[in-house]
Amino acid sequence: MTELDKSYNPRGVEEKWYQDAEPFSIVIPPPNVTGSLHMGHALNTTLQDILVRWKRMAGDNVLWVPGMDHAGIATQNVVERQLASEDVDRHWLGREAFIERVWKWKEEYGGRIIHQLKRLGASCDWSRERFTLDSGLSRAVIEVFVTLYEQGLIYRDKRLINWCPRCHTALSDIEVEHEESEGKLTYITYPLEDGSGEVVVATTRPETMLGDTAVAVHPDDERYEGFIGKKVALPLTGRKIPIVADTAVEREFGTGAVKVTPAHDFNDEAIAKRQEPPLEFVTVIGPDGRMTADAGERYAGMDRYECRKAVIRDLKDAGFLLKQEKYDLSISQCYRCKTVIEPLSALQWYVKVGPLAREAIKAVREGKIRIIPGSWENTYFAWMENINDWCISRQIWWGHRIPAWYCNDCGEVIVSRETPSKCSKCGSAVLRQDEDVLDTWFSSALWPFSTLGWPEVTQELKAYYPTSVLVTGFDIIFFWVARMVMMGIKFMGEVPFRDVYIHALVRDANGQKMSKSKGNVVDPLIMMEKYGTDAFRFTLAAFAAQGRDVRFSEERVEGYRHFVNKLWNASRFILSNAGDMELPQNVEPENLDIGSRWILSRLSATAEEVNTALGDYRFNDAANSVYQFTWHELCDWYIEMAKPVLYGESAGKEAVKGCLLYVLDNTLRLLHPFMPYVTEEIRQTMTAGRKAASGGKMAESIVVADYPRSLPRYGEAEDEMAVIMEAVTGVRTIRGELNLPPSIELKVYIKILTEKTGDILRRNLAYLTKLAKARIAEVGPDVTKPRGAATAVRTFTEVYVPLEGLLNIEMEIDRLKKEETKVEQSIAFLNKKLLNEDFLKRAPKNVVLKEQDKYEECLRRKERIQENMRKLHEAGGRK
RNA sequence: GGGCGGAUAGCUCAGCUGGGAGAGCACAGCCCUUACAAGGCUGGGGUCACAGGUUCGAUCCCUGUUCCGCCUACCA
Repeated sequence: MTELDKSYNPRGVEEKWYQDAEPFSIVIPPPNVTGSLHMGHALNTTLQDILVRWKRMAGDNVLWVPGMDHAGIATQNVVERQLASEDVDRHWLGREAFIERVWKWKEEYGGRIIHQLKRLGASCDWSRERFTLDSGLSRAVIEVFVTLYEQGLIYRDKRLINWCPRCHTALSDIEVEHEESEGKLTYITYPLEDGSGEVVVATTRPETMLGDTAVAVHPDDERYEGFIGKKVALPLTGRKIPIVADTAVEREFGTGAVKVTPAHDFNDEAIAKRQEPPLEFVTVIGPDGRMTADAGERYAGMDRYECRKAVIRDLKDAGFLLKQEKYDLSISQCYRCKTVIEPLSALQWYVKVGPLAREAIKAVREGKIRIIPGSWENTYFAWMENINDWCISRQIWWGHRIPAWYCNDCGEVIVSRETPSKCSKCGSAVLRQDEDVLDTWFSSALWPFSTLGWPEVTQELKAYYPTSVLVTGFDIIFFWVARMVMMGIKFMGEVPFRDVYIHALVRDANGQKMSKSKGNVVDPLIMMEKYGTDAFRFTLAAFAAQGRDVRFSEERVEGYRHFVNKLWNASRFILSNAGDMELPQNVEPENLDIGSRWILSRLSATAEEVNTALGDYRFNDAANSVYQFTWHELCDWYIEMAKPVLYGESAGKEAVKGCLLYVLDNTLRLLHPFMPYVTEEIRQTMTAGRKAASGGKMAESIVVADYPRSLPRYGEAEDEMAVIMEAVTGVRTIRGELNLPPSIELKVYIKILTEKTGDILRRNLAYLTKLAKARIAEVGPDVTKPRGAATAVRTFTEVYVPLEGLLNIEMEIDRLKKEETKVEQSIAFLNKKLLNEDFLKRAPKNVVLKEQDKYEECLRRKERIQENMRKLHEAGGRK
């Protein structure tokens, strides 16, 4: 360790540690405070954590802000259910006591998901945990609301809204889910009041006829010529309502006549407002989903579905029911409780989103935000371009209360950052605050800057805004992503993130969406319990191919648990054989044998692949690449090659030990973002009580160790290894195909095609012997095939294994025949290609050359196979 | 009604800018070789949904068809 300077120089130190580092920041999609970790969270968190750990190790200045969302409706529902079990109603408790109760609930159960995220290994900056109802974030909410109001971008209006009769609140358009369902189309006869005829209307909601205030037909519909302007007598009520014209009516649908219920249908509301004078609104269904007094004495107080039955019965009895037919329709339901939505007319607060959306579209079009995979851009644009104003008021108690007050005396509306003491217009002190709270998503829209301290201009805001990437699922593109973009641009003057990485939805093994009602939910906690967090995380990463949903399969997790175990055992082996040595910070390739140079070269290639893949958000490619390297290169080949060296006393032993340690260390670091626990555990063991060789700085935790970058490649080592591997697999194939147990030591003759090949093999005879479990009797260009020998014809070599008496000549000939057939197929294929003049003329030169080489190689190979078969025949003949 | 995505080995899925298709699991055979049987070695297995088109050449690009899945929409 070098000594400290005589005096502390903050400037130099701070620059070194901070300013040189690129900032890399992520804000977590805040899970609902009511939430419990599900597969979506697990995937989302794992991917973010991989990026964060990777960037941190790469030396960036990393910030990952965690937190939770207060989840207005969802949380209120949970606590109300709890109250219900105690036979208590929130209204009985009162607003203040109820909110207090929710906070208490939050303290008790709200932290659950945070613990679960930690268990998953999420390396957030936990000291910066935020909650959307924190005082700081609440201040941001008020600031935004008031500013938008002052600029005319927030207003209040009475119109039809989506009302959930169970949650008892208005919802925005996107909080309504549409589900296909089988229903009925009911045809009802409306007689003209003068008795001169009748009009038949069709409806899926017969009960709403009680609130009809018109019948609409298309103005050009000949069937209804002369009807427009007349009146019909509304059955069951006797009310007289007009027949009006509106071009929105589809002549082809039903009878071409539509009953109009302005107070309970969005289309009808539009028709009503277009009429001159506008049609009357008769509200027959109340906020509780029950019929109102205006529905008539007979129906008042009935549940809307009960009423539907009653109306149908009554219509039938009175002779107005013409027919009912099956009809598929989509019903709207509340995204929180699945109750069927009731359109109701109410006074609500809205955000005028048009101008904000235009900027948000521009930001993506101009490339200030990248959406990955790019296919989601269309979805984003389509929604933004057709966006309606956002209803932001909710008739619940848990949330940010709307900062608006109403004067009792003059009715003035006061929107203010602070609680006003008197009316700004008439001076009255009798003010009452709006009862409503804001949509939860209003506060989450501010998350990327509210969590960094806005509206204060903090250091964090300056350093980390805009954030680097937002990692999220497509299901909240509209709820969250789009709105963050709008608010970020509006209030920060800058987009909230540079990249948006949209990951897949985790489905069950059959491709079904996981849901409690279907009972197909896989619990991440159980997966972690059964297979370990590392295996689970690795599975998620390996599954995370772009643009595709994940069909989760438990077998895959099991497979990766094996991988973790493999890594563990490989480490155990290396540490038990080389653990007495200090961990090298680098290795000198000059002193190393071919296997070591080869594995270094492969390590380097792998590091490059992993870094590139992660940079492109190709998590699966990164995971597969490091998996392939660890198992099939490090374990299958290098460790096996190292064994004879480790067990012997050759001059190169120390170098190989160093290389093993070095490669293991790098492998652990490569794997760490994917498998934080096992890599940390192993590396702690490696470094415990030891200093790095050469006195370099050694990170105490792998979390802050350097991430491997691409290092030099050794092409010649990779080429030479190819020759060795070819010879080894040649012997193994013979052994395998002839079912010869490893206990039989084989004697092997290798014919080489070039002297260079021979040189490589002769220098590495020890490896061949060990890896092929064979005695290499002879290597040379003129090696003749012993009688009764099995053969493997390879690219650089021919491998002969004499099997006196053991060899079934017929079987061996069959084997070679099979190979010959394969080569012949290749020859035919290549021949056809090379005889094609167009190919020769138009294909790129290098492609043609490559094909020609392949062709010649095949020809040679075929000859060699045939030569070997001839010899076998001779041997067989003599026998 | 619009839009998007998928169809590749028995199963779950890769395959980046077109140059004879890969992995894991499963399957078959031989092995308890002192890191690992949660392992090693070897092997079998695919008209890349179908039909056209572009191209010297198509799993990949274009068009259409079929079958799935999703998003979105105010046809009562």
